[in-house]
Amino acid sequence: MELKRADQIADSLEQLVFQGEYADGERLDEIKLAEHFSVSRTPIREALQRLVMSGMAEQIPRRGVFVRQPGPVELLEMFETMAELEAACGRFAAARMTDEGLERLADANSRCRDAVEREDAAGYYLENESFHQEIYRGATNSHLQGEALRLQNRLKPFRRVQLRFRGRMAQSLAEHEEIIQALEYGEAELAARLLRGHVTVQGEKFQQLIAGLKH
Amino acid sequence: MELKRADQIADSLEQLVFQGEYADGERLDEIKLAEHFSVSRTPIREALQRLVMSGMAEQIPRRGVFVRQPGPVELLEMFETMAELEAACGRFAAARMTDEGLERLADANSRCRDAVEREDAAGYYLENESFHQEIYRGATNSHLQGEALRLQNRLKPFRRVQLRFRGRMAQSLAEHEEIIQALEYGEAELAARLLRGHVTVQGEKFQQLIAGLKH
DNA sequence: AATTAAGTTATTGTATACAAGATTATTGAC
DNA sequence: GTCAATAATCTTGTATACAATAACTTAATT
Repeated sequence: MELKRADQIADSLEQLVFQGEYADGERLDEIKLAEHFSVSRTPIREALQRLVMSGMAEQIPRRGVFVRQPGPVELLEMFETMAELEAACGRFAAARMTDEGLERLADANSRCRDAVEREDAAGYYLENESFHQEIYRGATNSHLQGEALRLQNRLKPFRRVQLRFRGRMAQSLAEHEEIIQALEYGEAELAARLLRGHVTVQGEKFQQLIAGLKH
Repeated sequence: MELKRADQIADSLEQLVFQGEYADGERLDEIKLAEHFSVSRTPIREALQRLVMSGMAEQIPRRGVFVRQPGPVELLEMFETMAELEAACGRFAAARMTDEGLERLADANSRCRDAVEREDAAGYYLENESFHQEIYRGATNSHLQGEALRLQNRLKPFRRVQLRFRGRMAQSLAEHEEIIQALEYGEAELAARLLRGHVTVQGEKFQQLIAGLKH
Protein backbone atom coordinates (compact mmCIF):
# COMPACT_ATOMS: atom_id res chain seq x y z
CA MET A 1 0.00 0.00 0.00
CA GLU A 2 1.65 3.16 -1.14
CA LEU A 3 -1.14 5.63 -1.81
CA LYS A 4 -0.48 9.27 -1.24
CA ARG A 5 -3.58 11.39 -0.88
CA ALA A 6 -5.19 11.79 2.52
CA ASP A 7 -8.74 10.93 1.45
CA GLN A 8 -7.55 7.82 -0.33
CA ILE A 9 -5.76 6.80 2.84
CA ALA A 10 -8.99 7.36 4.74
CA ASP A 11 -10.81 5.05 2.35
CA SER A 12 -8.10 2.41 2.65
CA LEU A 13 -8.20 2.61 6.43
CA GLU A 14 -11.98 2.30 6.33
CA GLN A 15 -11.64 -0.84 4.25
CA LEU A 16 -9.07 -2.27 6.65
CA VAL A 17 -11.34 -1.66 9.63
CA PHE A 18 -14.30 -3.09 7.71
CA GLN A 19 -12.39 -6.22 6.85
CA GLY A 20 -11.82 -6.81 10.53
CA GLU A 21 -8.11 -6.17 10.14
CA TYR A 22 -8.14 -4.41 13.48
CA ALA A 23 -9.67 -5.77 16.67
CA ASP A 24 -12.08 -3.75 18.75
CA GLY A 25 -10.30 -1.31 21.03
CA GLU A 26 -7.02 -1.56 19.15
CA ARG A 27 -5.07 1.66 18.94
CA LEU A 28 -4.36 3.01 15.46
CA ASP A 29 -0.71 3.99 15.70
CA GLU A 30 -0.04 7.13 13.69
CA ILE A 31 3.63 6.37 13.17
CA LYS A 32 3.11 2.77 12.09
CA LEU A 33 0.34 3.79 9.72
CA ALA A 34 2.55 6.56 8.33
CA GLU A 35 5.27 4.03 7.60
CA HIS A 36 2.76 1.56 6.20
CA PHE A 37 1.41 4.09 3.71
CA SER A 38 4.79 5.74 3.14
CA VAL A 39 3.58 9.20 4.13
CA SER A 40 4.06 11.52 7.07
CA ARG A 41 1.79 11.66 10.10
CA THR A 42 -0.14 14.64 8.76
CA PRO A 43 -2.32 12.88 6.17
CA ILE A 44 -2.67 9.93 8.53
CA ARG A 45 -4.10 12.19 11.20
CA GLU A 46 -6.61 13.61 8.73
CA ALA A 47 -7.68 10.12 7.75
CA LEU A 48 -8.03 9.11 11.40
CA GLN A 49 -10.24 12.11 12.04
CA ARG A 50 -12.52 10.97 9.25
CA LEU A 51 -12.74 7.52 10.79
CA VAL A 52 -13.66 9.06 14.13
CA MET A 53 -16.32 11.24 12.53
CA SER A 54 -17.93 8.29 10.77
CA GLY A 55 -18.13 6.46 14.08
CA MET A 56 -15.69 3.71 13.18
CA ALA A 57 -13.16 4.84 15.76
CA GLU A 58 -13.06 6.73 19.01
CA GLN A 59 -10.65 9.47 19.91
CA ILE A 60 -9.39 9.94 23.43
CA PRO A 61 -7.49 13.21 23.78
CA ARG A 62 -3.73 12.84 24.22
CA ARG A 63 -4.17 9.06 24.11
CA GLY A 64 -4.91 8.22 20.50
CA VAL A 65 -7.70 6.86 18.37
CA PHE A 66 -9.04 3.36 18.90
CA VAL A 67 -11.13 1.27 16.55
CA ARG A 68 -14.71 0.79 17.65
CA GLN A 69 -16.19 -2.36 16.20
CA PRO A 70 -19.90 -2.34 16.99
CA GLY A 71 -21.07 -5.04 19.38
CA PRO A 72 -24.36 -6.95 18.99
CA VAL A 73 -26.40 -4.27 20.72
CA GLU A 74 -25.06 -1.40 18.65
CA LEU A 75 -25.47 -3.45 15.48
CA LEU A 76 -29.10 -4.12 16.22
CA GLU A 77 -29.58 -0.45 16.93
CA MET A 78 -28.03 0.48 13.61
CA PHE A 79 -30.17 -2.01 11.72
CA GLU A 80 -33.22 -0.70 13.53
CA THR A 81 -32.34 2.83 12.49
CA MET A 82 -31.71 1.66 8.94
CA ALA A 83 -35.15 0.04 8.89
CA GLU A 84 -36.76 3.32 9.90
CA LEU A 85 -34.78 5.30 7.34
CA GLU A 86 -35.77 2.87 4.61
CA ALA A 87 -39.38 2.98 5.75
CA ALA A 88 -39.26 6.76 5.50
CA CYS A 89 -37.75 6.57 2.03
CA GLY A 90 -40.45 4.10 1.00
CA ARG A 91 -43.17 6.35 2.36
CA PHE A 92 -42.00 9.25 0.22
CA ALA A 93 -41.08 7.11 -2.76
CA ALA A 94 -44.62 5.73 -2.93
CA ALA A 95 -45.90 9.24 -3.55
CA ARG A 96 -43.02 10.76 -5.49
CA MET A 97 -41.30 8.10 -7.56
CA THR A 98 -41.35 8.72 -11.30
CA ASP A 99 -42.07 6.09 -13.94
CA GLU A 100 -38.38 6.12 -14.83
CA GLY A 101 -37.51 5.51 -11.18
CA LEU A 102 -39.93 2.61 -10.96
CA GLU A 103 -38.40 1.20 -14.12
CA ARG A 104 -34.88 1.42 -12.70
CA LEU A 105 -36.16 -0.27 -9.55
CA ALA A 106 -37.70 -3.11 -11.56
CA ASP A 107 -34.48 -3.46 -13.52
CA ALA A 108 -32.42 -3.66 -10.36
CA ASN A 109 -34.75 -6.31 -9.04
CA SER A 110 -34.55 -8.44 -12.17
CA ARG A 111 -30.78 -8.33 -11.82
CA CYS A 112 -31.36 -9.55 -8.26
CA ARG A 113 -33.52 -12.37 -9.64
CA ASP A 114 -30.78 -13.32 -12.10
CA ALA A 115 -28.30 -13.51 -9.25
CA VAL A 116 -30.62 -15.73 -7.23
CA GLU A 117 -31.06 -18.07 -10.20
CA ARG A 118 -27.29 -18.20 -10.66
CA GLU A 119 -26.98 -18.74 -6.89
CA ASP A 120 -24.52 -15.85 -7.01
CA ALA A 121 -24.42 -14.45 -3.49
CA ALA A 122 -21.82 -11.80 -4.28
CA GLY A 123 -23.85 -10.66 -7.28
CA TYR A 124 -27.06 -10.53 -5.28
CA TYR A 125 -25.29 -8.52 -2.61
CA LEU A 126 -24.36 -5.88 -5.17
CA GLU A 127 -27.68 -5.74 -7.01
CA ASN A 128 -29.61 -5.69 -3.75
CA GLU A 129 -27.68 -2.57 -2.81
CA SER A 130 -28.70 -0.95 -6.09
CA PHE A 131 -32.30 -1.91 -5.48
CA HIS A 132 -32.37 -0.17 -2.12
CA GLN A 133 -30.47 2.81 -3.45
CA GLU A 134 -33.16 3.28 -6.10
CA ILE A 135 -35.69 3.57 -3.30
CA TYR A 136 -33.56 6.14 -1.47
CA ARG A 137 -33.34 8.05 -4.71
CA GLY A 138 -37.08 7.69 -5.24
CA ALA A 139 -37.73 9.47 -1.95
CA THR A 140 -36.77 12.68 -3.79
CA ASN A 141 -35.06 14.09 -0.73
CA SER A 142 -31.32 14.47 -1.16
CA HIS A 143 -30.68 14.80 2.54
CA LEU A 144 -32.63 11.70 3.52
CA GLN A 145 -31.03 9.87 0.60
CA GLY A 146 -27.59 10.87 1.85
CA GLU A 147 -28.29 9.67 5.37
CA ALA A 148 -29.62 6.36 4.07
CA LEU A 149 -26.55 5.86 1.89
CA ARG A 150 -24.27 6.67 4.80
CA LEU A 151 -25.79 4.07 7.09
CA GLN A 152 -26.11 1.53 4.29
CA ASN A 153 -22.37 1.86 3.72
CA ARG A 154 -21.63 1.54 7.41
CA LEU A 155 -23.65 -1.69 7.63
CA LYS A 156 -22.17 -3.13 4.45
CA PRO A 157 -19.85 -5.71 6.00
CA PHE A 158 -22.59 -7.07 8.24
CA ARG A 159 -25.23 -7.46 5.57
CA ARG A 160 -22.72 -9.40 3.54
CA VAL A 161 -22.55 -12.10 6.18
CA GLN A 162 -26.29 -12.67 6.35
CA LEU A 163 -26.65 -13.56 2.69
CA ARG A 164 -24.58 -16.69 3.13
CA PHE A 165 -27.48 -18.39 4.85
CA ARG A 166 -29.73 -20.75 2.97
CA GLY A 167 -32.98 -19.35 1.66
CA ARG A 168 -32.17 -15.80 2.67
CA MET A 169 -31.67 -14.63 -0.90
CA ALA A 170 -34.93 -16.12 -2.19
CA GLN A 171 -36.91 -14.67 0.69
CA SER A 172 -35.32 -11.28 0.22
CA LEU A 173 -36.27 -11.35 -3.45
CA ALA A 174 -39.88 -12.24 -2.66
CA GLU A 175 -40.05 -9.25 -0.31
CA HIS A 176 -38.69 -7.03 -3.04
CA GLU A 177 -41.62 -7.97 -5.28
CA GLU A 178 -44.12 -6.93 -2.63
CA ILE A 179 -42.28 -3.66 -2.07
CA ILE A 180 -42.28 -2.84 -5.79
CA GLN A 181 -46.04 -3.44 -5.95
CA ALA A 182 -46.73 -1.17 -3.00
CA LEU A 183 -44.61 1.57 -4.55
CA GLU A 184 -46.32 1.18 -7.94
CA TYR A 185 -49.75 1.44 -6.34
CA GLY A 186 -48.61 4.46 -4.33
CA GLU A 187 -49.46 2.79 -1.04
CA ALA A 188 -47.18 4.78 1.24
CA GLU A 189 -48.01 3.12 4.56
CA LEU A 190 -47.76 -0.38 3.12
CA ALA A 191 -44.44 0.38 1.43
CA ALA A 192 -43.07 1.79 4.68
CA ARG A 193 -44.23 -1.26 6.67
CA LEU A 194 -42.83 -3.73 4.13
CA LEU A 195 -39.46 -2.01 3.99
CA ARG A 196 -39.27 -1.82 7.76
CA GLY A 197 -39.88 -5.55 7.99
CA HIS A 198 -37.50 -6.26 5.14
CA VAL A 199 -34.60 -4.56 6.90
CA THR A 200 -35.41 -5.29 10.52
CA VAL A 201 -33.22 -7.92 12.15
CA GLN A 202 -35.08 -10.38 14.33
CA GLY A 203 -35.87 -14.05 14.69
CA GLU A 204 -33.80 -16.15 12.33
CA LYS A 205 -31.96 -13.14 10.95
CA PHE A 206 -30.83 -12.20 14.45
CA GLN A 207 -29.20 -15.60 14.94
CA GLN A 208 -27.46 -15.28 11.60
CA LEU A 209 -26.16 -11.84 12.43
CA ILE A 210 -24.74 -12.94 15.76
CA ALA A 211 -23.21 -16.02 14.17
CA GLY A 212 -21.55 -13.86 11.55
CA LEU A 213 -20.02 -11.63 14.20
CA LYS A 214 -17.64 -14.35 15.40
CA HIS A 215 -16.25 -14.52 11.86
CA MET B 1 -11.25 34.78 20.57
CA GLU B 2 -8.06 33.16 21.69
CA LEU B 3 -8.91 29.54 22.32
CA LYS B 4 -6.25 26.98 21.77
CA ARG B 5 -7.56 23.43 21.33
CA ALA B 6 -8.60 22.19 17.92
CA ASP B 7 -12.01 20.85 18.94
CA GLN B 8 -12.86 24.09 20.72
CA ILE B 9 -11.92 25.95 17.57
CA ALA B 10 -14.22 23.64 15.62
CA ASP B 11 -17.07 24.47 17.98
CA SER B 12 -16.37 28.19 17.72
CA LEU B 13 -16.28 28.00 13.94
CA GLU B 14 -19.55 26.07 13.98
CA GLN B 15 -21.11 28.83 16.06
CA LEU B 16 -19.80 31.49 13.70
CA VAL B 17 -21.26 29.71 10.69
CA PHE B 18 -24.52 29.17 12.56
CA GLN B 19 -24.78 32.84 13.43
CA GLY B 20 -24.62 33.63 9.74
CA GLU B 21 -21.22 35.27 10.20
CA TYR B 22 -20.18 33.83 6.85
CA ALA B 23 -22.17 34.06 3.64
CA ASP B 24 -22.95 31.04 1.53
CA GLY B 25 -20.07 30.10 -0.74
CA GLU B 26 -17.55 32.15 1.20
CA ARG B 27 -14.10 30.64 1.46
CA LEU B 28 -12.79 29.94 4.95
CA ASP B 29 -9.25 31.24 4.79
CA GLU B 30 -6.91 29.04 6.80
CA ILE B 31 -4.35 31.77 7.40
CA LYS B 32 -6.85 34.41 8.46
CA LEU B 33 -8.57 31.96 10.79
CA ALA B 34 -5.19 30.95 12.22
CA GLU B 35 -4.42 34.58 12.98
CA HIS B 36 -7.91 35.16 14.34
CA PHE B 37 -7.61 32.28 16.81
CA SER B 38 -3.90 32.85 17.43
CA VAL B 39 -2.90 29.33 16.45
CA SER B 40 -1.14 27.74 13.52
CA ARG B 41 -2.86 26.33 10.46
CA THR B 42 -2.75 22.78 11.77
CA PRO B 43 -5.59 22.96 14.32
CA ILE B 44 -7.53 25.19 11.92
CA ARG B 45 -7.37 22.54 9.24
CA GLU B 46 -8.64 19.91 11.68
CA ALA B 47 -11.52 22.14 12.63
CA LEU B 48 -12.34 22.80 8.99
CA GLN B 49 -12.42 19.08 8.30
CA ARG B 50 -14.98 18.69 11.06
CA LEU B 51 -17.12 21.39 9.50
CA VAL B 52 -16.96 19.63 6.15
CA MET B 53 -17.89 16.30 7.73
CA SER B 54 -20.91 17.78 9.47
CA GLY B 55 -22.09 19.18 6.14
CA MET B 56 -21.71 22.83 7.07
CA ALA B 57 -18.94 23.38 4.54
CA GLU B 58 -17.74 21.91 1.30
CA GLN B 59 -14.17 21.07 0.44
CA ILE B 60 -12.84 21.41 -3.08
CA PRO B 61 -9.39 19.82 -3.38
CA ARG B 62 -6.54 22.29 -3.79
CA ARG B 63 -9.06 25.11 -3.68
CA GLY B 64 -10.16 25.37 -0.09
CA VAL B 65 -13.28 24.88 2.01
CA PHE B 66 -16.38 26.98 1.44
CA VAL B 67 -19.33 27.46 3.76
CA ARG B 68 -22.52 25.83 2.59
CA GLN B 69 -25.57 27.53 4.03
CA PRO B 70 -28.59 25.39 3.20
CA GLY B 71 -31.08 26.93 0.81
CA PRO B 72 -34.87 26.60 1.13
CA VAL B 73 -34.97 23.22 -0.62
CA GLU B 74 -32.26 21.64 1.48
CA LEU B 75 -33.81 23.07 4.63
CA LEU B 76 -37.17 21.53 3.84
CA GLU B 77 -35.43 18.24 3.15
CA MET B 78 -33.66 18.36 6.49
CA PHE B 79 -36.88 19.16 8.34
CA GLU B 80 -38.60 16.34 6.49
CA THR B 81 -35.84 13.96 7.56
CA MET B 82 -36.04 15.26 11.11
CA ALA B 83 -39.79 14.60 11.11
CA GLU B 84 -39.20 11.00 10.09
CA LEU B 85 -36.47 10.53 12.69
CA GLU B 86 -38.72 11.93 15.39
CA ALA B 87 -41.58 9.74 14.22
CA ALA B 88 -39.29 6.72 14.47
CA CYS B 89 -38.21 7.75 17.97
CA GLY B 90 -41.85 8.20 18.95
CA ARG B 91 -42.77 4.79 17.57
CA PHE B 92 -40.16 3.09 19.74
CA ALA B 93 -40.67 5.36 22.72
CA ALA B 94 -44.37 4.44 22.84
CA ALA B 95 -43.38 0.83 23.47
CA ARG B 96 -40.17 1.26 25.45
CA MET B 97 -40.33 4.41 27.51
CA THR B 98 -40.04 3.87 31.26
CA ASP B 99 -42.17 5.58 33.88
CA GLU B 100 -39.16 7.69 34.80
CA GLY B 101 -38.78 8.70 31.18
CA LEU B 102 -42.43 9.67 30.91
CA GLU B 103 -42.02 11.69 34.08
CA ARG B 104 -39.01 13.55 32.71
CA LEU B 105 -40.99 14.20 29.54
CA ALA B 106 -43.91 15.62 31.52
CA ASP B 107 -41.50 17.77 33.52
CA ALA B 108 -39.91 19.12 30.37
CA ASN B 109 -43.33 19.95 29.00
CA SER B 110 -44.42 21.80 32.13
CA ARG B 111 -41.29 23.88 31.83
CA CYS B 112 -42.43 24.55 28.26
CA ARG B 113 -45.84 25.60 29.61
CA ASP B 114 -44.19 27.96 32.09
CA ALA B 115 -42.24 29.54 29.27
CA VAL B 116 -45.39 30.03 27.20
CA GLU B 117 -47.13 31.69 30.16
CA ARG B 118 -44.14 33.97 30.66
CA GLU B 119 -44.17 34.59 26.88
CA ASP B 120 -40.49 33.67 27.06
CA ALA B 121 -39.54 32.58 23.53
CA ALA B 122 -35.90 31.91 24.38
CA GLY B 123 -36.94 29.81 27.35
CA TYR B 124 -39.46 27.86 25.31
CA TYR B 125 -36.82 27.26 22.69
CA LEU B 126 -34.57 25.63 25.26
CA GLU B 127 -37.22 23.58 27.06
CA ASN B 128 -38.72 22.44 23.78
CA GLU B 129 -35.34 21.01 22.89
CA SER B 130 -35.26 19.08 26.16
CA PHE B 131 -38.76 17.79 25.48
CA HIS B 132 -37.77 16.34 22.16
CA GLN B 133 -34.51 15.00 23.51
CA GLU B 134 -36.45 13.06 26.13
CA ILE B 135 -38.33 11.35 23.30
CA TYR B 136 -35.08 10.50 21.50
CA ARG B 137 -33.84 9.05 24.76
CA GLY B 138 -37.09 7.19 25.24
CA ALA B 139 -36.57 5.37 21.96
CA THR B 140 -33.96 3.30 23.82
CA ASN B 141 -31.71 3.14 20.79
CA SER B 142 -28.45 5.00 21.27
CA HIS B 143 -27.69 5.11 17.57
CA LEU B 144 -31.05 6.52 16.56
CA GLN B 145 -30.84 8.91 19.49
CA GLY B 146 -27.44 10.10 18.28
CA GLU B 147 -28.67 10.69 14.75
CA ALA B 148 -31.68 12.61 16.01
CA LEU B 149 -29.49 14.78 18.22
CA ARG B 150 -27.12 15.46 15.35
CA LEU B 151 -29.84 16.71 13.04
CA GLN B 152 -31.61 18.59 15.82
CA ASN B 153 -28.36 20.47 16.44
CA ARG B 154 -27.90 21.17 12.75
CA LEU B 155 -31.41 22.65 12.51
CA LYS B 156 -31.06 24.66 15.70
CA PRO B 157 -30.64 28.12 14.16
CA PHE B 158 -33.64 27.67 11.87
CA ARG B 159 -36.05 26.45 14.51
CA ARG B 160 -35.15 29.48 16.56
CA VAL B 161 -36.55 31.77 13.91
CA GLN B 162 -39.93 30.09 13.70
CA LEU B 163 -40.80 30.59 17.35
CA ARG B 164 -40.90 34.35 16.92
CA PHE B 165 -44.22 34.07 15.15
CA ARG B 166 -47.45 34.68 17.00
CA GLY B 167 -49.31 31.65 18.28
CA ARG B 168 -46.59 29.21 17.28
CA MET B 169 -45.55 28.53 20.88
CA ALA B 170 -49.07 27.86 22.11
CA GLN B 171 -49.83 25.56 19.21
CA SER B 172 -46.57 23.70 19.72
CA LEU B 173 -47.44 23.21 23.38
CA ALA B 174 -50.87 21.83 22.55
CA GLU B 175 -49.28 19.31 20.21
CA HIS B 176 -46.89 18.28 22.98
CA GLU B 177 -49.86 17.35 25.17
CA GLU B 178 -51.27 15.06 22.51
CA ILE B 179 -47.87 13.45 21.98
CA ILE B 180 -47.45 12.77 25.68
CA GLN B 181 -50.85 11.09 25.81
CA ALA B 182 -50.07 8.85 22.85
CA LEU B 183 -46.78 7.83 24.45
CA GLU B 184 -48.44 7.16 27.81
CA TYR B 185 -51.06 4.96 26.18
CA GLY B 186 -48.37 3.17 24.20
CA GLU B 187 -49.98 4.06 20.90
CA ALA B 188 -46.95 3.74 18.64
CA GLU B 189 -48.55 4.64 15.32
CA LEU B 190 -50.39 7.62 16.75
CA ALA B 191 -47.26 8.93 18.47
CA ALA B 192 -45.30 8.56 15.24
CA ARG B 193 -47.97 10.38 13.23
CA LEU B 194 -48.30 13.20 15.75
CA LEU B 195 -44.55 13.76 15.95
CA ARG B 196 -44.25 13.72 12.18
CA GLY B 197 -46.89 16.40 11.93
CA HIS B 198 -45.40 18.36 14.81
CA VAL B 199 -42.03 18.66 13.08
CA THR B 200 -43.07 18.80 9.44
CA VAL B 201 -42.78 22.21 7.86
CA GLN B 202 -45.67 23.15 5.62
CA GLY B 203 -48.45 25.68 5.24
CA GLU B 204 -48.00 28.60 7.61
CA LYS B 205 -44.78 27.21 9.02
CA PHE B 206 -43.28 27.11 5.56
CA GLN B 207 -43.91 30.83 5.06
CA GLN B 208 -42.35 31.55 8.42
CA LEU B 209 -39.28 29.50 7.63
CA ILE B 210 -38.72 31.21 4.31
CA ALA B 211 -39.28 34.61 5.90
CA GLY B 212 -36.70 33.80 8.54
CA LEU B 213 -34.12 32.88 5.93
CA LYS B 214 -33.72 36.45 4.77
CA HIS B 215 -32.55 37.28 8.29
C1' DA C 1 -7.95 46.72 -27.67
C1' DA C 2 -8.45 41.96 -26.77
C1' DT C 3 -6.64 37.57 -26.01
C1' DT C 4 -3.25 34.41 -24.80
C1' DA C 5 0.91 32.88 -22.69
C1' DA C 6 4.38 33.10 -19.34
C1' DG C 7 5.85 34.43 -14.96
C1' DT C 8 4.65 35.70 -10.30
C1' DT C 9 2.06 35.31 -6.18
C1' DA C 10 -0.89 33.04 -3.09
C1' DT C 11 -2.93 28.93 -1.07
C1' DT C 12 -3.45 24.23 -0.17
C1' DG C 13 -1.26 19.78 1.03
C1' DT C 14 2.62 17.30 3.10
C1' DA C 15 6.85 16.75 5.80
C1' DT C 16 9.53 17.77 9.63
C1' DA C 17 10.59 19.96 14.06
C1' DC C 18 9.19 21.05 18.55
C1' DA C 19 6.20 21.08 22.92
C1' DA C 20 3.28 18.94 26.25
C1' DG C 21 1.30 15.24 28.32
C1' DA C 22 1.02 10.11 29.14
C1' DT C 23 3.11 5.64 29.68
C1' DT C 24 6.72 2.86 31.14
C1' DA C 25 10.97 1.78 33.49
C1' DT C 26 14.09 2.28 37.09
C1' DT C 27 15.50 3.29 41.53
C1' DG C 28 14.87 3.91 46.27
C1' DA C 29 12.45 3.27 50.63
C1' DC C 30 9.79 0.52 53.74
C1' DG D 1 9.53 -8.24 47.82
C1' DT D 2 6.29 -4.59 47.09
C1' DC D 3 4.98 -0.04 46.55
C1' DA D 4 5.88 4.64 45.47
C1' DA D 5 8.30 8.31 43.34
C1' DT D 6 11.03 10.05 39.84
C1' DA D 7 13.24 9.88 35.52
C1' DA D 8 13.37 8.29 30.76
C1' DT D 9 10.74 7.30 26.69
C1' DC D 10 7.05 7.32 23.79
C1' DT D 11 2.91 9.50 21.69
C1' DT D 12 -0.07 12.99 20.66
C1' DG D 13 -0.82 17.88 19.49
C1' DT D 14 0.93 22.17 17.48
C1' DA D 15 4.12 25.07 14.87
C1' DT D 16 6.95 25.82 11.07
C1' DA D 17 9.13 24.68 6.65
C1' DC D 18 8.76 22.97 2.14
C1' DA D 19 6.38 21.29 -2.22
C1' DA D 20 2.82 21.40 -5.55
C1' DT D 21 -0.89 23.42 -7.73
C1' DA D 22 -4.20 26.93 -8.62
C1' DA D 23 -5.13 32.00 -9.23
C1' DC D 24 -3.56 36.31 -10.73
C1' DT D 25 -0.81 39.67 -13.18
C1' DT D 26 1.70 41.32 -16.74
C1' DA D 27 3.47 41.47 -21.14
C1' DA D 28 3.51 40.36 -25.85
C1' DT D 29 1.25 39.35 -30.17
C1' DT D 30 -2.52 39.64 -33.39
